[in-house]
Amino acid sequence: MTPRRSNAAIIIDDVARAAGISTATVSRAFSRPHMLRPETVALVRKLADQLGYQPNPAARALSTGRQGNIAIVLPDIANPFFPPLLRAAQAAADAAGYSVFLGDSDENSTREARLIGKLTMQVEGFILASSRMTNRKIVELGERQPVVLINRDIPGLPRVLIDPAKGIGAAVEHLSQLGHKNIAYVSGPAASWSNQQREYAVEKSCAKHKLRLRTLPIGHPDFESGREITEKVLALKRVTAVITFDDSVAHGLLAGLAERGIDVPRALSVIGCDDVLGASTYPALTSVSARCDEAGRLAFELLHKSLNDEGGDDIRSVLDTWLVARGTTGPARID
Amino acid sequence: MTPRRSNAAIIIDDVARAAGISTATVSRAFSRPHMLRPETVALVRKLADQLGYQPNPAARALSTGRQGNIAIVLPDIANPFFPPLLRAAQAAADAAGYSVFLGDSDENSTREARLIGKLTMQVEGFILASSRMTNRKIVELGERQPVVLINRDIPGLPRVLIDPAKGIGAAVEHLSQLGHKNIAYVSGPAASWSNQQREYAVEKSCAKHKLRLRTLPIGHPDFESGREITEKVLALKRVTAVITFDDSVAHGLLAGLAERGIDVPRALSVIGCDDVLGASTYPALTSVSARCDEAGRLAFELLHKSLNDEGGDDIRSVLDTWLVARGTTGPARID
DNA sequence: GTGAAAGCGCTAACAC
DNA sequence: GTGTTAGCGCTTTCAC
Repeated sequence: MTPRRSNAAIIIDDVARAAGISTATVSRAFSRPHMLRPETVALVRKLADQLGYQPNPAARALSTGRQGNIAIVLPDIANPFFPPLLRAAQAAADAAGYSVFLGDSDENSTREARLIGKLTMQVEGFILASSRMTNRKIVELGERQPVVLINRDIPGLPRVLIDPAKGIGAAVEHLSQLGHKNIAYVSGPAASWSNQQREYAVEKSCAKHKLRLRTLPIGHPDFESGREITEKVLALKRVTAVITFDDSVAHGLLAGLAERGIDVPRALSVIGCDDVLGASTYPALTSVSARCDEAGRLAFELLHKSLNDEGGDDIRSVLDTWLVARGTTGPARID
Repeated sequence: MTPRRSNAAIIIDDVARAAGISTATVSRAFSRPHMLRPETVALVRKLADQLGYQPNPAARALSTGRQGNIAIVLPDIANPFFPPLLRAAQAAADAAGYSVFLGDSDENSTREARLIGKLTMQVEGFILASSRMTNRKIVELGERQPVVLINRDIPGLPRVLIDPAKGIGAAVEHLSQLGHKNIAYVSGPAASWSNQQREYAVEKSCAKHKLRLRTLPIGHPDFESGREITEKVLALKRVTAVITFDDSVAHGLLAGLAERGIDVPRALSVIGCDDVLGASTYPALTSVSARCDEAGRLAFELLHKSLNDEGGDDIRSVLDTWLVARGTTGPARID
């Protein structure tokens, strides 16, 4: 055994000795202060500060089985949907005293599983955002450790879902009121739960408002694909408005249209989803807004409850969406 | 003491017992396999797999003092400059067997210090990207633990710097060749190392090419500020081209110009910095490009070396920048 | 090449 | 309210 106590590293014994008390008392001063006389706590705290003592989390974890850590795993941190979510989740975790591990699975379920495996023993629970793993794998994980899902609907696991129904309903109604009769939906990855929800919501709303709907599939949902789909969108002769799977696609489409000199919204209205671009496009993008930061915050809250055995039931927390009308939507052109 | 060994949780003893050997051997099979007979290693590995054994990192950390974790701390994960950097750093760390903690300081040096304090004992080292802490604090931290800086130039600490000189030099030359004589620089936060470098580079290049330079300060560098600065930019009568602190500001400026019907690049050329928007604006933004992902990867590499005592000298790794000319720059208008 | 045993720093019974 | 003490699961000297 190497005694690594050489440089720095103040430990509990140092504080105990300095205070002339036992290590147990020092320990309690940190974890259960209410058990001690206030003066004792104060003394310990003072000395600890003075010496620069900080409880060793590894030792604490070993003894208690609680690490004070959680992990957030997501497919691609560079996708603008995730940073706000991650930011909120990490802030909430921090406020609750947890530190957070980040795992970027790079859109790969194998990598995702590996990452999770590597982190399991160091965390009390996981937040899985848009997981790429199979339901089976996720359920298995959930049996071993607290898990909260974001945008994945598996009964039995606490989950936060962003429900596009209202926002898309409002979008379609907005278009309908502007006189649009023929619209298109540029869809995202078939495997994506979010895309399934969005596509379904568009269909339902169009039926309700008696609009004719065309659907255009896209590969990887990003700016480039959005730009590339422009021709196909324009080929849909009577279509006067487009709703896209997400903002990146809408953004790409806007660029494609601008390159061709197509006036938005005069010639074509465009609506995005996620509202992560804010007003940063020109014209500013009308989008179905979702509080993705709220999703992150909520996910942590659910996890926190799970960690304190307050999980209990089958929690399915649904976040609403709404329409933010900006500059890319206008009256239907008259052919 | 509560024996929490009830459910699951295979530990080293289980494997040792199953193999009919000592825990020491099992331990070595994982950390020093070359010390053992190959057959022994194979046996242990097989059994461990079978039982689903995974060494407990906390116990290991307690015993060895190495946690296999690092932390990346940054001011705002929602700033588009950071996700690619974070992504690359985390990927590199993962490949080297490290797990990564994420700390978002929310642009606040106090929070940053608190986060770091909470993480210190759980990590072997830190990557501080665009730290908001004082040099003194950072140096102090560096004395206790391996630290690598990104975009912060403190002698004695390993650091990765994105040097805007070449890129901005090329940008100014590009403008000069297009016939621009009067240009403006919309500057970022005075406290930002990056802004200092960029401003200096613009000044120097303008002197070289005999261009007249005006500087416009901005508050928080983001889209909104960029849009708000539009009037002031237009008030600079003879100015025909603008370089902005970063892409967000450029993006906002483009929006502000478009709202006023100012044609880019015919009436005004615009160049951003960081190139994080890709070709996603319209017109596509000419920008000074920097491999921020490379900065993340490199930072981890330096940290990794530090962790293995190969840090040695005063490492100052400088990344070059270059110009990506797209659609927002063109010949100077003739007044 | 392998085992026995002493810790790593902390917490939690259990006494007092 | 506070101290004593036995671990938490792992690694690492020493022996052999």
